[in-house]
Amino acid sequence: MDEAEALAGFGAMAQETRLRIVRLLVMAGRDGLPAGDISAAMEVSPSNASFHLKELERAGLVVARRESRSILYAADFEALSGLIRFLMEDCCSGRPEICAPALATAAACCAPKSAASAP
Amino acid sequence: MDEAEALAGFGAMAQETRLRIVRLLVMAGRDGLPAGDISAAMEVSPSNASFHLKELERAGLVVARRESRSILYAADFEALSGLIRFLMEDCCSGRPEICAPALATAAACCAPKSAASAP
DNA sequence: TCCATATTTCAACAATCCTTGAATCATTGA
DNA sequence: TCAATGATTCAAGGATTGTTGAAATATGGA
Repeated sequence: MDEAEALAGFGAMAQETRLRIVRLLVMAGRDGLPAGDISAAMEVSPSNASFHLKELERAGLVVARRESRSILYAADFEALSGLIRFLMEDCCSGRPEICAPALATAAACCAPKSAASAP
Repeated sequence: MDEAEALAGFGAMAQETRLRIVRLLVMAGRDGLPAGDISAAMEVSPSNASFHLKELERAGLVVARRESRSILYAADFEALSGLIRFLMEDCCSGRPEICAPALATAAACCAPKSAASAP
């Protein structure tokens, strides 16, 4: 993840509807959701949802695929992960006080698969 | 960190000059840097730097203090940390595959267990 | 084929954001 | 007090972004 990608990523997350769409899609998992369901859940017009979904796609945060009549959008988990990593690598820069608290959050929400080192 | 703060934070980071200022200030540490030095380092006019610094301040990512004739800007490490945490809590939502890689990054740059004392 | 469904595209307009340079404010030292 | 320094504010303009509704495209079934 280079600076340009990170800028696009932050820009995509800096809009209420889009931030909420990302959250919805993360919860929806790898299968994603049809554009219509997203538009309904966000309570915005299909055309507005389409605009923001395209923006998220352009930023590389979601991917689209057609399935019959629907177009399914799914979060790109790698890209989201990359965005977090960019923020950490960049902002850490020898300053553990920034990402140490984030580490605690991660530990609380993600159970490390391999080494279950619970406190 | 609520949604509104996160939106402001992402918005602030979604601009090249501001993203670079944040990086510079993180590296500069808690003492921060005078506006003039920042403007010179970014190679933008003092007025332009001032505009972006104010934007970063409004988003809560940096803090300003006057010291003699200079105004020193410093990164707000807690806010940056909060932004990472928001991204993780929000985007993790039961999906370790997102923040597990980020955990690895953090582990590489921050001492995992000991919450770090400044060198 | 024709129709209904699911979604996107487009143009027009509104709103917001960025840049620029001139004017202004605050602080210090002579 | 005056001049110099460091920084901010402001207005104007251009550029980008978001919203809307109507029209267009793609798909599947009768």
